[in-house]
Amino acid sequence: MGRISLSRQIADHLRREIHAGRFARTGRLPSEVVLGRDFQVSRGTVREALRALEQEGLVVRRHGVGSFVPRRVTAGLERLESFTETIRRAGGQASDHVLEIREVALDAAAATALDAAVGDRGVLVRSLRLVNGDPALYCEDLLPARVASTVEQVQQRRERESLLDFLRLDLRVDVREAVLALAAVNAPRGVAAILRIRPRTPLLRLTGTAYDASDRPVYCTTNYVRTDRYVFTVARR
Amino acid sequence: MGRISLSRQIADHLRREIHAGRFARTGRLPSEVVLGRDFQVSRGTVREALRALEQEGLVVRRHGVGSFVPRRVTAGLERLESFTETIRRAGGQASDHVLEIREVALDAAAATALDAAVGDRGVLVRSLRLVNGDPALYCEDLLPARVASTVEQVQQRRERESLLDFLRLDLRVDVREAVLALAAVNAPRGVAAILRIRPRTPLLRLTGTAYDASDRPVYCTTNYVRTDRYVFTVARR
DNA sequence: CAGTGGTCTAGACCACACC
DNA sequence: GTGTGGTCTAGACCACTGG
Repeated sequence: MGRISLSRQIADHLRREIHAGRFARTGRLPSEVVLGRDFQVSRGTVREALRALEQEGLVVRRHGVGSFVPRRVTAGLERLESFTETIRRAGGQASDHVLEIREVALDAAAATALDAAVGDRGVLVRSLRLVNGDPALYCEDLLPARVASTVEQVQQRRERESLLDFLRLDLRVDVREAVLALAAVNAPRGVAAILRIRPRTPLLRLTGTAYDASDRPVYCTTNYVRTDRYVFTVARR
Repeated sequence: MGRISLSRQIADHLRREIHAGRFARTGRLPSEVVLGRDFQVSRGTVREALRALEQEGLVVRRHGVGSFVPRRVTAGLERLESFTETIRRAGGQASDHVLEIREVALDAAAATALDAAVGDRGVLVRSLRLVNGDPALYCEDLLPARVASTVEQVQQRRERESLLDFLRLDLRVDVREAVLALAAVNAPRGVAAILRIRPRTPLLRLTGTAYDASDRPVYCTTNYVRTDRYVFTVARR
């Protein structure tokens, strides 16, 4: 089962060292040959590890020069991780609160997004995220019956910091990709109350669907973000 | 100089085939071994090509199963390409119009973003993008003197479809990464007029900076998007 | 079971940046 | 020139999926 590849182990090791500030002074990592010698692996394996770190944005490689820890580590919306994680990575203090879990019937939009039929059952999770103690993001996640058929099954979500954690740890469902659409909207009345703002204040709305390895929809989501409280970024590469 | 690697040639070849619908029926690509035989290269080289395509979101690989063209090809804001390209990729008809090119002095925000001093000279490019014939995005790009010191140098931008094209083709500057911050704002008066909306209509504002391979800022940008006209997406992986 | 992608090796040569 | 990362090879074994 869970054997961890050499390259993964090396990447994990380097990631810890980077976070511990091991290369902070010059930002320079040892050369691939040296790393291979140190870890007693072939150069290809070292390169695989560096590739992973590069993709995370934790390392940049420069041909003929070396591998470096960039001064500015960026990780934003393009990373498939919980908003709580993203916010913390950016240096914010974040917490997650589930407001409600209930069964619903899928409307047309949800049915389309989830590859299901209108009227099919689903479980809705409404949650609120605080950034530095203030309401910053209101979220509605909708799970189709194929993923979770009863409200009881989803109660464990309350113990987790995000739907992604709940899916991975409790339901053993791995999300491979999610696609979000960005819109600027005036705050709907109910959302405004939850986020403690006046109605019609502009909010960033993120709507989308998450998919598993087989490209089946796992959940769809709608998020309203107070961009005066927290600013999401997107790294383009 | 511009030698093209085998893996790159193979990736380009497969990309063309994919776009031509070559694998459309089943979505399945030949196995790595078969591709290696067909192209007369080692399996590692094939894998390098597939890795590139996977990163573009054009191919997904499933352990023990095969490589496939996903039914839903997503490419959004996370891709470093011009908005014109992104919009066209999503099936929209897009065009680009430069409104003005002029010299300016950097204010504090721009100076910080561009790693320059307040009051340093820069060249501002104001442009408008139409989607399906309607104004959808207003953009202000600001180049520091290090990249372009005179307005004349930037005139060629008018002949290109995007600042990114102009930089790459005319100034030979390659952008490696850009980071955008997302905000929902009420349309400022001037922007509202350009985008033909009432002031205080909510707009998506994208602000950020682009960097070259050495992590030097190449330009900073502010964009206002009518999300009723065009909806950007972000793929999270 | 057969076939697929995932990992790993050891070695070679090339392209690039910097001194 | 020296040292770096980039590409490529040929071969091996492992892990996963599906019939």
